[in-house]
Amino acid sequence: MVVRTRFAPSPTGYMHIGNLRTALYEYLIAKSNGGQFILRIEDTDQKRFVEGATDIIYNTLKTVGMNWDEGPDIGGNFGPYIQSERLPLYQQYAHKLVELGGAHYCFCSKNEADEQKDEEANIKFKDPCKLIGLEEAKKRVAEGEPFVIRQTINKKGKSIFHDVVYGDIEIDYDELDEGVLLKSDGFPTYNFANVIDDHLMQISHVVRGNEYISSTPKYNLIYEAFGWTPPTYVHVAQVMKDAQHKLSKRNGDASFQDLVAKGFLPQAILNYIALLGWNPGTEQEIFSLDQLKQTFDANRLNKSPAIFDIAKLKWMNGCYIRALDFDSFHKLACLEYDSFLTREVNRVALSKVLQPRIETLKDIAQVAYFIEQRPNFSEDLFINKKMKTDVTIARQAIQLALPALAALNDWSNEAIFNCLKDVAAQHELKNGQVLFPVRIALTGLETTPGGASEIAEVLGKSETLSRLEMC
RNA sequence: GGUCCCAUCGUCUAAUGGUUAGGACAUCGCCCUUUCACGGCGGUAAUAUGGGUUCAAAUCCCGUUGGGAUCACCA
Repeated sequence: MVVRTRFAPSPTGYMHIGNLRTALYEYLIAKSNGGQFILRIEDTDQKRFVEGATDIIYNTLKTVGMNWDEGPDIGGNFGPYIQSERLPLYQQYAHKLVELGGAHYCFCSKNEADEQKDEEANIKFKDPCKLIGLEEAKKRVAEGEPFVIRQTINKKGKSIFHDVVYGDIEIDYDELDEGVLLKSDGFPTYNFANVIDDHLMQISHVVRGNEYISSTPKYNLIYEAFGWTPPTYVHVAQVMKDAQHKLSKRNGDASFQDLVAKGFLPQAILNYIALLGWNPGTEQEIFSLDQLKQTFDANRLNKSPAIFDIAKLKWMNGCYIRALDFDSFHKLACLEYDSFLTREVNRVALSKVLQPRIETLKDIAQVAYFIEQRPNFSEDLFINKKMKTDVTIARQAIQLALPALAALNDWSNEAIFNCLKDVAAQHELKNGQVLFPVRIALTGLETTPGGASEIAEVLGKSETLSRLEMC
């Protein structure tokens, strides 16, 4: 059997981390089995449609390398891949389902239905329209009376279905709602469009959040009425912000785009979310998308929700930054430099110093801003017990270093370092008694990326000398 | 409230009846070192709870507690 999975987001404006993870699992299930990954846009709710949202979906999948085999932009044998372009199909199947006894016409207003319901008291809407004969109902429809098509649930007893991650799940048919399948505006609801499309597009594995577990029996009833075989279900646990709340944009939690804007690398984000609720069974944690394809096994998906831990993402992002070849890192770093550096500095030397020290790209401006402008600092900074320096020694060391550096022609880290060491040796000072004060004088900071000689190399000779003179 | 689901260090997780309950992040300490970081070494830290079943339970069963989901003409 060919494995076919689909990512079916609704275009509401951003790429939620949980959705991206679902897409990843769908992609991996397909690709680890030599199958196809399909992109379908679920835009049956016109009220929620956001302009440009589909581009965000396309761009996100592309930047992380999850290429789809069929989709709105590239077509395929099962199109169209945008639900709003499939309306006649849903209508046709909805009416057919009525004929098959799996649904019925309903002429009640939404208010009438709402009034009957009471969640607390567990009272469900009992649709009076079920009692209308099919011929009469069809006549009213033909006469132009507004209607919806509701699912008909007459079965008693328990529905049982199997889920790859949760195992067998039993739900009583009495718990099921006779929900609207086709709205009065002629659009299908998710509950209906999903089933029709998954069947028509020959989706073999349906991966979705576990909030759909309780409505899965309803979908199976539709498959059953049509005589279709339901797909393999893979319900995945939620991605949480903390123990109580799930991660959501509405709570101000980061979307994929937000994380990228915060300086995280797309591949690191993908790697991190792959591990939120799944593990390979080995101790490997760093995975490229290709490696995930090799390793992924849906049976190792976790049942319990996972809290999104930005601290671990940061660590992983640091790993990815350090693993970048230097040129790639330098290119990314230069984009950051442009945002705050007007001064001409040795950017290559700066990138060398920064690459092993930062966790996100946005750390760069934070940690290197002193290059643009040295902060005002107290001379107490010169006092350091371990380095055996105080203000007097520091000033003396700087005065000694100044002419030596001024005479230096080779402005490389190594040459500067040796020069300063020589200064120390010649005046019977410890290395730290020269290097430490020079670093402070150059940066005005207690901690810096790199030591005195590295920073001097970055700043360049004239700026180095002028910062030392100002002390 | 009905129903369904979940429960191992602070966090992500491993251990599918027999382990000194393992790893990673975070945290703490040490080493390396021109500060910081990287790297290396080590420490603290978990089976929610009560009953069973079994020679043996994190693991199987039941209860309790805690949490989540669902009960839309949203997906």
